[in-house]
Amino acid sequence: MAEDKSELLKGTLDMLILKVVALGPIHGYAISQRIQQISKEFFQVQQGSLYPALHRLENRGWLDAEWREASSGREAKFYKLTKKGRKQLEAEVLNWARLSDAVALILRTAE
Amino acid sequence: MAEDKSELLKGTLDMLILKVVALGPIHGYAISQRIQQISKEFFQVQQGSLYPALHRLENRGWLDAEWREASSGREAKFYKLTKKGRKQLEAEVLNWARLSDAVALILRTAE
DNA sequence: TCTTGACGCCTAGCTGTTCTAGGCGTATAT
DNA sequence: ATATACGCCTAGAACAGCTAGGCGTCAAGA
Repeated sequence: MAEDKSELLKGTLDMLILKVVALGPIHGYAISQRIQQISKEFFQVQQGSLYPALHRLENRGWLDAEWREASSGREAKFYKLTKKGRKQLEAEVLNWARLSDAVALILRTAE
Repeated sequence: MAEDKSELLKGTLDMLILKVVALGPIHGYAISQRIQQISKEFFQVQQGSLYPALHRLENRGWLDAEWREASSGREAKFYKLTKKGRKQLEAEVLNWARLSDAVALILRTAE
């Protein structure tokens, strides 16, 4: 009743997408699979989260998109990181490190 | 221009509050100071985030509130963890561990 | 004296992210 | 024939966090 499987992503989605795209051009559907697979099924990126996020990142100039043929033989929209995207990824990774350090500080606080 | 200092908390606020309250009864204003201090100024909990969160946690039965006199001599609303709150804190800490592990897996992925 | 700032509580309303729940079209397998 | 995987998309709801205000008290300094 309060055991949300919701809000798993907690604002990390952009960073995760940028990271996966940084590994090499990849299309949307595959991005969500890859995130799920690498995270050992912890993250399950819903399509209703994925596609708006991709459009967001593209609009901000962090991703470039191009229609190409996927390995399946079908057309798919491949994304790759822009220079700005690479910088953004670095910034987000740094910020994540600081955030999780700060959280750890608080969680470690014994009375 | 995109260097948000916003959204620092990324859904961790509830957990941080529960943790700080778990250290002992404490009033709202002091909670935000304590979080800021322990996190070495990383987290700055705005009052517009803090108080709604406290009411949320109280409504969910995770916190109990009581007006008492603060060390300053003024009346303040002191919060303490309920049993449910303690369970919730445990669950959130566990989930945070899983989440940050999953993020780490993805960030560590070299090509 | 007056004003500023810290203390301590609160809310309304905006924005942004994520989810649910739907839609579309193609191909393959049952 | 039908389901399932692939692959894209959106609208709308829910919710968290922020900005920007408000209220009242008290101490310190101009």
